[in-house]
Amino acid sequence: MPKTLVVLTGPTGIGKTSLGIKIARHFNTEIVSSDSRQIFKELSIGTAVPTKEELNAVKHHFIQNHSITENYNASRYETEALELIENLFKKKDIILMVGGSMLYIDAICKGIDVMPDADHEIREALKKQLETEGLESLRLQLKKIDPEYYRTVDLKNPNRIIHALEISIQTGKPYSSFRSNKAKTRPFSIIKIALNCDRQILHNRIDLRVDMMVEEGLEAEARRVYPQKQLNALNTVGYREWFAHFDREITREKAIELIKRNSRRYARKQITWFKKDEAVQWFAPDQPHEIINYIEAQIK
RNA sequence: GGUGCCAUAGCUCAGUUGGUAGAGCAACGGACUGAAAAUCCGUGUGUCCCUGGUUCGAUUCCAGGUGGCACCA
Repeated sequence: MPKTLVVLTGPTGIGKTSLGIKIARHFNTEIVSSDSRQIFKELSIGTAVPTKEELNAVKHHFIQNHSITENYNASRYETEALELIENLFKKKDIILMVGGSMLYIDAICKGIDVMPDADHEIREALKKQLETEGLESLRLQLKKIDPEYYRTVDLKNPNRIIHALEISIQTGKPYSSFRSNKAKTRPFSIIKIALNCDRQILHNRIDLRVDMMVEEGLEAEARRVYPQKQLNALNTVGYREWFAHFDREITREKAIELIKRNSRRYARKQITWFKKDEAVQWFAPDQPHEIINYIEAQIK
């Protein structure tokens, strides 16, 4: 029997979690989360981790199994999730991946080029350089060290330039030499399914969900991690807005409004990303039977 | 019922001494290989309330209507 990874994705708030459970139960399998924020054990309300009931209904992996203090990234996810998936395939023919983190999904489906983790000190030094000397100085440095990448990189995006520089400086080899531009092949086949619905309905769902999170105590959850607000894991919709409120930059009402707006924008960004992927088959969130039929037809 | 003010983008509003319009916010489109819920780029989306009148030309001026607000009854 061929092994198949079914990827269920879509914008935030569309209903991936509950639909994923239906599908996983139908195929009597387990769920591997591909959500870059639900992996953190310190976060639960703001990341909308599955409820206890949902976790009991189907075995989930990669839910709250890391700490915000780790420097987690897509490459580590590739390594860890892939190993897990290989193991699960020993007892299952179908595995369901559920989540909306675009790059994490790509890391599993296509892979990320092998290169070292960024050195913390080098990154901090480059950040400081950006602050004091400006983006132009980083650009010039990149132009010298890695003219090839300089030609293709978004020269207005500091994160991209810093990353290329930190890898180049650290390894002594240009960043572009690590970029193969080739997708890795996987020893299993992949079916990609994405959910979407009318934009207005999605926005309403997002607004409603944010209100529910606030009712469930999102502010207190954010307060608990506030002392660690500089961590990358907390540069996240649903938390950064509270930090701004705690710092007296915005009102509580404004924070809630911004969480809604930023969630909407995140959803749009996700849709843009998945639209580009021709392997993705789109469904509405109320089509579990159609989705199951589609998966079964694909497997045959 | 009377008088006055207002009516322009999804919202709040600016503006055109008459040549079909622009800000903020919201929204929308896009990029993406180790920070990705990150980071970055781009885009006004409009029966200027309706109907007549004046005019070469009206969103702008005039009249009436409709709706909203305020005050007086």
